[in-house]
Amino acid sequence: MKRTHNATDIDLSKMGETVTLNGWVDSRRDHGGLIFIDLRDRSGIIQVVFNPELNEEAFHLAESVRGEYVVAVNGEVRARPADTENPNLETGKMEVYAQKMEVLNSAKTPPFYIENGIDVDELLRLRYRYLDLRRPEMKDNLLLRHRVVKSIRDYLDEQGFIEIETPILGRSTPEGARDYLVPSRVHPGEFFALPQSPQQYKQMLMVAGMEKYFQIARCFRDEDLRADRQPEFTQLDLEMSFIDEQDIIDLIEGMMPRLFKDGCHQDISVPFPRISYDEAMLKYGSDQPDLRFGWEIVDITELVKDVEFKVFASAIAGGGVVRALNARTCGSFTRKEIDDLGRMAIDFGAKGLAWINVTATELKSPITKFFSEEKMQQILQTLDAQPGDLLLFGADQADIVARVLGVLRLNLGRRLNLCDPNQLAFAWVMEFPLLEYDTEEKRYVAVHHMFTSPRLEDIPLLETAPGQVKARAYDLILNGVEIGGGSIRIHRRDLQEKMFALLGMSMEEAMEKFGYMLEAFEYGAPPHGGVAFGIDRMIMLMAGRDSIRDVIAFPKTQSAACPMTDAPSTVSPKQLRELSLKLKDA
RNA sequence: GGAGCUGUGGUGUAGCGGUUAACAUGCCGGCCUGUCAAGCCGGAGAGCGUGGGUUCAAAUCCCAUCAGCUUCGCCA
Repeated sequence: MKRTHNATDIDLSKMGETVTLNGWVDSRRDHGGLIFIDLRDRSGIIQVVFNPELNEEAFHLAESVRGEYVVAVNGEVRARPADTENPNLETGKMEVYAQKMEVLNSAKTPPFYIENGIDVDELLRLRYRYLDLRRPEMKDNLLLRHRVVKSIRDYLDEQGFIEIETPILGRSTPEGARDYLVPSRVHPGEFFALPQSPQQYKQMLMVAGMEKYFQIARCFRDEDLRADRQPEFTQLDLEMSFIDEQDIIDLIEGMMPRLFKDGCHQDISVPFPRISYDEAMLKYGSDQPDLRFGWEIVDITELVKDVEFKVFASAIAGGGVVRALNARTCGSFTRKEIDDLGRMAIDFGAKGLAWINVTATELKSPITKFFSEEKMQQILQTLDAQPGDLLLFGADQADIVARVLGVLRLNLGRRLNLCDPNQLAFAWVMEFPLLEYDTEEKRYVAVHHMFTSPRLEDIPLLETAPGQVKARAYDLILNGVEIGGGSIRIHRRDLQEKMFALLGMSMEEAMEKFGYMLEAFEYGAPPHGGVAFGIDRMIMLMAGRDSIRDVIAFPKTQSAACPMTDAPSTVSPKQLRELSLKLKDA
């Protein structure tokens, strides 16, 4: 029996019609003389009633089916009798009175419940992912994802972008993440690398005159996994010619409201606030701050530069800073809780954590004795300390203090539920440094990537003070998560060469790895720039999930394996021979 | 590479030196014509991730190992 309707097509307008439904038995309630089956298909659930007085054969068949049996049901759409409506069901006012049923396939009892909100070992869910995805919340995540991706394509098409596929088999490049490698059969000893991003290809497309390109691109990085990191993930990758930062920002601020409308029916307002990298690091201790709550970190280096407290004094003498975070209402913390914060600070690189507990009558703290009454008052005033607040101090090199207080701010903010899960706090982070000095490698490395253009007025600084050069880069953050980032690129050979040199690359190496790009820049490369968004993370936030695994159909476990297919796997000796590969202990 | 948490019937948990290894749910059978987490009655189903060790005695303690998750490093 072929389907005529989906489950949720059944509404008052279909009253009296005879319909045929195909789907799965979601649940069966056998009352002896009357059987109810909740029939589930992709659209949702509808109740089917089996009454022996209507059709005995169908009734007896209904006695034999079990959960997840695949069935076809034919019957009449009726309104449910008074007082038997189910307000929890979209189709709860209606039911189908079965005249015929066919079992299309039987099913074993599933290893876990096919329903929302289950608390089952994720390994089991991944092993039986095809069952996990039957659960409405997981199915809805994939539908949400589909709507968003379609929305992206529609919007960018309207804006004159063309979607172009770039190779999955590319070449390995230095810097950045570890590559996934694919051995070449016809070039023994040589390997392709799966792309970490289509960066170089899309720049070549700009040289090729495509002007506006985008791609829903699969990217690969062979690094350790996290809740928001998979070895393969999807980016919206786009690039435009003849543009500057503002054009990219306008484009994205035009797109995001549509995506969130189509994806999760939420309205967001644009333009998004902008914050400089320096300000973000100072006030929030992070370049991707969660802006759903205030709690700004305050620099008090000047204020305390001549106090006798050794910890502060030596930090300042060593070129460091002293900063403070007013953890509002945390004055109620026990000594143990404060000690735990101290441990966390040490985990993130601090030497310790100074604190002052502000009560209505006194200041409880191991450090107040080092401050004069007057100085203490100035500090309290600067931090707007109120009774019940807990003041946390970091004294060290600026990057360490920022990181430590940033981690404490975020941890306490989340713990105190200051982050409204329904709020969407977007912001652009701008004016990133172009380079940072890597003390281990003893050289500068690109903060964004090596194709990012320096700010034009900073180009002279490349020779004298590379660390001070700002990049024409921008990140879009949402609730403390970086969801996208991009830059205006270098499009001139001389500047790109200078960049390679600054990164410690010899001319020979640059030519070997990026010669084609330098050459391309000599054939009329237009000024260009672009941006890339982590689709998985964005969908995760829209779906209100904590892990991107919940918005990816077939994700990998933390050890980068697939429990369903059992990939990766060994291969036959013949395959290895063809690839000229030999295993270490084979 | 490091740290932490978890691993007990199909599933979720309890038990934390001596128990016939408990409970819920699911499953199987019976009864039941308006349920929707249906109800009532009955039944089957695990030797406690794996391997060592301590002990008269180990699911319980110790060591190792594997797996999952979280996280630091790492992820331009």
